[in-house]
Amino acid sequence: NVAYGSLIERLCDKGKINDVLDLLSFMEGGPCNLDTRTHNVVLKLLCRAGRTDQAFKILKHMSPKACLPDYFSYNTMLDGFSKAGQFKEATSLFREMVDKGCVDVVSYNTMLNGLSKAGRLREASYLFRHMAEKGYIANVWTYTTMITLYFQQGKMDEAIDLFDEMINKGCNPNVTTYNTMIGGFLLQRKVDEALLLVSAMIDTGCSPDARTYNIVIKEALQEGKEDDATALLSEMIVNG
RNA sequence: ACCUGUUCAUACUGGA
Repeated sequence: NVAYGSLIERLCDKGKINDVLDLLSFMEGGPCNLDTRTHNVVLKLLCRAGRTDQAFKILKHMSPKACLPDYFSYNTMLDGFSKAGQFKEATSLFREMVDKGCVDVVSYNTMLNGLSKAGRLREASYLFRHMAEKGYIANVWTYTTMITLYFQQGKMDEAIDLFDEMINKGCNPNVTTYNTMIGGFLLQRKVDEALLLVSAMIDTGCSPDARTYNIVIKEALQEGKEDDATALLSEMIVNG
């Protein structure tokens, strides 16, 4: 079983969908059952390839067997639907997950991300409030997703409020959060605020990554500040 | 015992 599992995971890594499906149907009803984790990897592979219908069949097929779907399975499927723009399917799956008590903060994050990518601001903020009422604690992914949404909608003040809120609640921003904020500020031409955040992140022990530098350097070049850009570049090299 | 391992976030950059 383990051997089949790792074989399938390897095939998934290489994107060999047809080989994976062949192997799955070959094993169907056989003595060796694949575990939940292996199924989850297959679900993600199919979703990434846009074959959400096929993934969903597998998910439903997992239900009765010893290999029960877990949070990963449902969340993977949920993300597949929402990234494919299949909101009806995503919503009904989400409801099913609620009924089964199989919803966690990742499920909410996934829904929020899907809604925000579709520009559905109102529904996303509703869900964001709703999850708090249900006792699900927003984490750094949740906040970063919402901050991205607000910047996308040009609502910088709301983004800043959320950023402050997460800190007040003891949810520390990570490098992705900072990159989102910095990119958002620069988009709104708030260069000073952006640079302040770069210092702030360093002060709090959050190291900028390559992406941070790329965002800032690109902006410096656009502003015609080549000197600043080169300075940043060498700083980046020094810091690895 | 501990760590890692399958799910969600960044309008950066690159590859075919």
